[in-house]
Amino acid sequence: MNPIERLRAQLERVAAELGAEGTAAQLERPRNPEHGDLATNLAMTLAGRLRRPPRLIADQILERLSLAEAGVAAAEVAGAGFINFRLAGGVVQGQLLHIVKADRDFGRAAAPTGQRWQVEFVSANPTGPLHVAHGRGAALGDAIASLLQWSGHEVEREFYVNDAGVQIGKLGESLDARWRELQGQSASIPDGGYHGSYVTELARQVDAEQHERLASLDADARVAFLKDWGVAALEREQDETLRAFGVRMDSYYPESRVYQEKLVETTLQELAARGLTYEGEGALWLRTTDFGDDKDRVLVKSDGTYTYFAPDIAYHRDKIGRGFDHGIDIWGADHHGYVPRMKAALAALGHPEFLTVEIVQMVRIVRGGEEVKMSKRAGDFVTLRELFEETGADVARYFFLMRRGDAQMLFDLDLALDHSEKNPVYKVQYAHARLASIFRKAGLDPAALEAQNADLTRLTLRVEQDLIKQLDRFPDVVTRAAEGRSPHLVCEYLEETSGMVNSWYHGGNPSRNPELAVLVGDPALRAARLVLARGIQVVLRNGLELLGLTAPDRMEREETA
RNA sequence: GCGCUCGUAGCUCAGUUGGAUAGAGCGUUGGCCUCCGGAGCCAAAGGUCGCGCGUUCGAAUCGCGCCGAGCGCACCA
Repeated sequence: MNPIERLRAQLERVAAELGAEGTAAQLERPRNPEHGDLATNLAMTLAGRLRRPPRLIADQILERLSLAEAGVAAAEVAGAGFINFRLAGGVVQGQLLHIVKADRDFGRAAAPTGQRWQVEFVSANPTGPLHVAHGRGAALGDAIASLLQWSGHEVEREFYVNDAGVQIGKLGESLDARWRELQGQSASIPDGGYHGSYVTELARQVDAEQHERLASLDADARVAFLKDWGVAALEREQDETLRAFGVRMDSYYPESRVYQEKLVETTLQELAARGLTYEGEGALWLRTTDFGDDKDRVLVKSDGTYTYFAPDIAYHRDKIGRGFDHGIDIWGADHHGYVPRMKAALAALGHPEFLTVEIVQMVRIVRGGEEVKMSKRAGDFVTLRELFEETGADVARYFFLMRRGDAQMLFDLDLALDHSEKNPVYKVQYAHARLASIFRKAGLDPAALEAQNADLTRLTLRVEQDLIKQLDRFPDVVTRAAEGRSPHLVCEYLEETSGMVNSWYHGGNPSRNPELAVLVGDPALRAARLVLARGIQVVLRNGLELLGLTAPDRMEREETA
């Protein structure tokens, strides 16, 4: 049990003694250091219930606390009724030992929750390469999945492949048109078809590999063949892009499976059995308005075919059937209007709480103050791959993650390509690499450090203690980020921590302040500071890896002219 | 017209679920430094939290109404 938990337990006991049973005491780390290490607003929240002024209640709470037992050196009532606590010497340093020993588990939930979660993301149609917005969804979905794992849930990452339906047909026809052009015939891309240059490129490839076969097929068979070939090629391309981007899916679920396994039929039967569908104007409707939607939605069109909605419900129903307790979908902003009906459909099936949809907003890329358009002009980015091949996967991922997903973002390409510490990614990675460099200089393996032999009470400097307190916040940040599906909180934390680390590090510049360097002459102090260096490394590495980035031991030096 | 998201420093954005004097990075200005690893360090200036009303001990945060930006409102996918 850490100091926070001990103190919280005491506060809740005292609240009960004062007549407010079942109160959850909030303990926070004040931004302002003058407010101590920990603070609670308990007295203010009890004021209404106990019908006494907050400051009086605060005094009464203080009288009943066993401060020494909780590792608190001093406490005082402040402001409108806050109680501020200052931790005893040695308590803070003790947390450092815990961090180093926990190592890769520091920040991770102590025990599994037993819950199975599924995160569905990217889910691009196999009709073209992944573009930049998919990248943001990929980075976000992957990081959210990791956060849930760190919170103790069992998590599966899934990509839903729309390999059936109209779009795919258009791909086949577009590919066929380009292929015929290659044969010297006149042909044109159909309405709603794909005009991208990648289609021409694919036509060239398939012609090189399968020319005779294509020439021998009649028109319908050829389009069908090109469709299958094109889908397979684009799926492979998307998969390779994601891998290069550092995203590994656990499962690819093809829409065609929904049809093969007759899932739409069984889903419609269940909805009908629940009395939630009706016929009207020649179509079959679902009463989504019973579950909060604006209007009822069509499941089967008057021409007898399914809307997109029907197989999508069937797919989500299947997720529940596969035993997941909770599903998170990462959708692009252009689909946000679709959320109420999907939730309504699942509510109609008896699972109103299953689905959470996270909306990923648009990304605009800016270079030299000018927006880079998503057109095919020279030098502009069209695909995700082009973007991260220029910036590096770590940088692109971090940039996508450092802003809230549900707000539009500007991707500053100049900043992304900057290799100094102005670039937040390098700021964090440099901090990690510097510490590795210290261990190299000392000739030590940081992972083999015997932290328990060091006298950590030697870490008496303000910066050192502030750093330890900062490191100790990490698990809290992870929990908060997981609850809010907000990886950007981890980014902010890492940048803030790295700022402190870099400042601490530079403060110990041997040419100026050798007594502040990690590798000082005093062996005991040196040993203690090495433990701190190790603790920092553990936290930065855990944070970076949680976000899907690497934690390098050395940065590549750029050969600049 | 209706719905969703958003509006915070010159710019890009946070804001611990309603807490104390609203923060960070970049940019700007001033001063150091050339290193246990860099274009680094320290400091300063910079705010009507879009506007108004309300809720309460307390509002950037919650509610209502305006103003503005983006997206969405199919028997398309």
